Amino acid sequence: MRYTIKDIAKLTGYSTATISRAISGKSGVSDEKRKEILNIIEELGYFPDQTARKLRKRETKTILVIIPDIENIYFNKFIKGLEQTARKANYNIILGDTEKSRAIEQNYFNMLKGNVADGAIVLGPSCDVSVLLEINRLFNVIFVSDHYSDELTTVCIDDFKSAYEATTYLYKCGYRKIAKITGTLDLGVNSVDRLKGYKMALESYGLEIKNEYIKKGDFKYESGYKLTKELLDLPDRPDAIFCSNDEMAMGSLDAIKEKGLSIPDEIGVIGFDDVEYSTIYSPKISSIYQPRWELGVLAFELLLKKINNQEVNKGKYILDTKLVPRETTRKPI
Amino acid sequence: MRYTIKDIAKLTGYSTATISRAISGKSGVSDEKRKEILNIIEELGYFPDQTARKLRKRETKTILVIIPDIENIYFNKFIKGLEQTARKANYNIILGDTEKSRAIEQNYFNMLKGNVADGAIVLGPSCDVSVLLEINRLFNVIFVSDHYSDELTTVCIDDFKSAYEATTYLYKCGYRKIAKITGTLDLGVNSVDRLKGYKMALESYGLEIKNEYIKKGDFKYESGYKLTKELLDLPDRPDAIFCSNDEMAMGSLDAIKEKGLSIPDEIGVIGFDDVEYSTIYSPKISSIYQPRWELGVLAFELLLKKINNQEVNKGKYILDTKLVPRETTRKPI
DNA sequence: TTGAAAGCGCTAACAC
DNA sequence: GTGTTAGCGCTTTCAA
Repeated sequence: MRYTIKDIAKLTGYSTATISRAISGKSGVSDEKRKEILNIIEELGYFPDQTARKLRKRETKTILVIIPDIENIYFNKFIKGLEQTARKANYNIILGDTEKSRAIEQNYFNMLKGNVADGAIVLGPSCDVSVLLEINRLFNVIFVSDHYSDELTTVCIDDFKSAYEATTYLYKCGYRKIAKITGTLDLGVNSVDRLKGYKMALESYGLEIKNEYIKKGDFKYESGYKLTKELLDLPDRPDAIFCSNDEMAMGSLDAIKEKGLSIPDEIGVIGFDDVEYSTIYSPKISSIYQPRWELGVLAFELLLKKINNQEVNKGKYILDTKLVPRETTRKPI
Repeated sequence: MRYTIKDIAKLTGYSTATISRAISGKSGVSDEKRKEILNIIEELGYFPDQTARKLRKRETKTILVIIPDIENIYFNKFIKGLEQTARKANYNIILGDTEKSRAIEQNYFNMLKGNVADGAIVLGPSCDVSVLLEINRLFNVIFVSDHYSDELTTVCIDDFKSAYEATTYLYKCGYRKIAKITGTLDLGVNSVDRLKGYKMALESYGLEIKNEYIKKGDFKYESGYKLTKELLDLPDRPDAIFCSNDEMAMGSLDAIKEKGLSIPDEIGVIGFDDVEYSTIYSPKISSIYQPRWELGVLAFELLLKKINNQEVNKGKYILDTKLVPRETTRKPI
C-alpha cells in the first residue's frame, strides 16, 4: 500500500498541513510533534509524491539535457560534471538524445513547453538560430560549444585561440609545411574558428597559406585517413598535419604509418579535444585538452542562476584549453 | 504568457473536457470542432502541462536509469539502445549516476517511492540483495548484468560460457600455458563466472590449473600491467593471457611489449567486452563481443511489459556474445 | 502552533 | 457530442 499525506494525517491525528510542514523542515510545527511525525513516516516508509509537489509548487527540480549523440565519448565527461553538480543541488536530469535529428530536437523543445523541466542545457543544437532564439526567450536555457548568437548564453572554449596555439606549437617544433584537416564547416562555427586560428598562425610566422594543404574533413576517422593519403601524395608533401579532432588524427596517423614515414620526425600530427583515446592510441597523440568536466559544471551553475532569476550575462563563457604534447610531435626547439 | 487548458476553453468557447478530448485524440468530439481547437492551440503554442497530467493519470511516462558510472564507455551503447527504444514508446529517461556509492543508489531508490518514474533499470547495483529484493517488490525494476537473485528479472550475458569459449579459442590457437587475470571477484558474479569458465575449459582440454597462472585484478589498466609483469617473471611463463576485460588486456599488452616479446607468436592475449578501444589499440585486441545495444533494448522492453502489467519471467534473460579474433591471438590451427 | 480549505492543471466519470 | 464537476496529492494562505 502506498501512503498519501492524508493517510499520515489520519494515522498521526494531525492535519495534512502540519505533516507537510514537518517534512519540509519549515517552521510552524513544534519540535516535539515534528519528531513524532518524522518517526512515523520513517517507519511507514512514506515518501511524498513528487508529481503532486511539482504541480503545486510550479517547479520540477528537473533539467533537460539535450545531446546530439550520447554514444559519442566526447560528451561523457561533460555529463559527469553536469550530473554531479546537479545532484548536489537536488536536481534531476532528463536525458534527451537527438541523434542529430532536427525533428527530435524540436520534440524535446516542445517538452519544455509542457513544463517537464525548469530549464535546459543544449549541446551542439541543430535547429535554426531563429528556433533557438525563440526557445531562449521562453525558457531558461544554456547552450554549449557552438555559439550562434550573442543573444544566447553559451559555454564554450576559444576555438580560434586554441587552433592558433596548436599551429604555433607545430611551428616551434620546427615544422614548416603545416597542413590542416578541418571538421564539418557548415555545422556550427567551431570548425570554422579552428581553421581561422590555423591560418592566422601561419601568417604570423610568415608561412604561406596553401590551398592544397587545407582539406575538408567531417570529424570521422575515415576522412582523416583518406585526406592524409591525399596530402602525402602531394609533390611537395607537408611535414605536419593539424587535425580538427582526435578521431581524424588517428586516421591520419594510420595513413602515415602505412606510408612508412616516421612519426614525429618526418611528419608530426596534432589533434583536438584530447579524448580518452588519445593516450591509448600508439603513438600517443599530441592534442588540445578541453575542460569538458568543467564545462558541464559551469553550464549547470549558469542554468541554476537563471532558474533562480539571478542575472546571467548573454554571450560566451569561455574556458581555457591546454596543449598536451605527446608522441606525435617533435620536442620544441 | 503560459496558457492553461482553461484559457483555451475560454478562447474557443468550449469546455475544458472538450479541449482535453481534442488533444488526446479520444472520441467524443466532432472532427470539425477538433480541427478548430487544434488550430487555435497550434497558433497559440499551447502545450498541456505534463505535471498536471501525470498527477491526474497516475503515471509519469518516465523511467529511471541507475548507472554506476556514466563516464564508463561500457555503458554508452547500452544507454543508446535503451534511449532509442524508450523514445519510440514515448518514455523519458531520468539518468541516475551513483558513482558506485551505495548511499547515492539508495537515494535514487527513494525517488521511486516519490513516484518520479513508472519503473527503473538498474545497472550493476551495489546495494545488498535484501535492498534490491525490497525495491523489486515495490516497483517495476529490471536489473542488468549482475544477477544476485532468481527473484529478480535480470538482463545479462552468459559469462561462464563466454569465458569457456575464449579459453577454448586460445587452446585452438595452439597456446597451452594459458594464464588468467580476473576482475574484482567480490563485486557481483560475472568475474567469478569468467574465472570458472576458464578453469572448466582447461580441464576439458586436459590442461593443468596452476594457481600461479591465476591473478586477481580489478578491471583497471594498472592491474593488467602489473599482474602481467608478474606472470612474465615466472620461471615457466605462460604463452597466453586471458584478461577479464579489455582495459586490463591493454595493460597486459603494454607489459608484454616492454618485455620485447612478440604478439601473438610468443604470447597471445584475449580480452572481454569488446569495447571501442579494442580496435584502436595497436595491435587490435581479440575480445568477446557483448551485445550492449541489444541489452539496452531488451531491458526497456521488459520494463515496459512490467509497467503494462504483462507477465515477465523472473530470472535471467541471456543474450549471446561473440568471439572476435583480431591481432593479439594466433590463427587457430 | 495548528487546522481548514483553496487550488496547482489536467482527465474522466457522469449527466444531459 | 458536449459540459459539469470531482479529484489526483501536495503546499500554502488564512483564520483561529
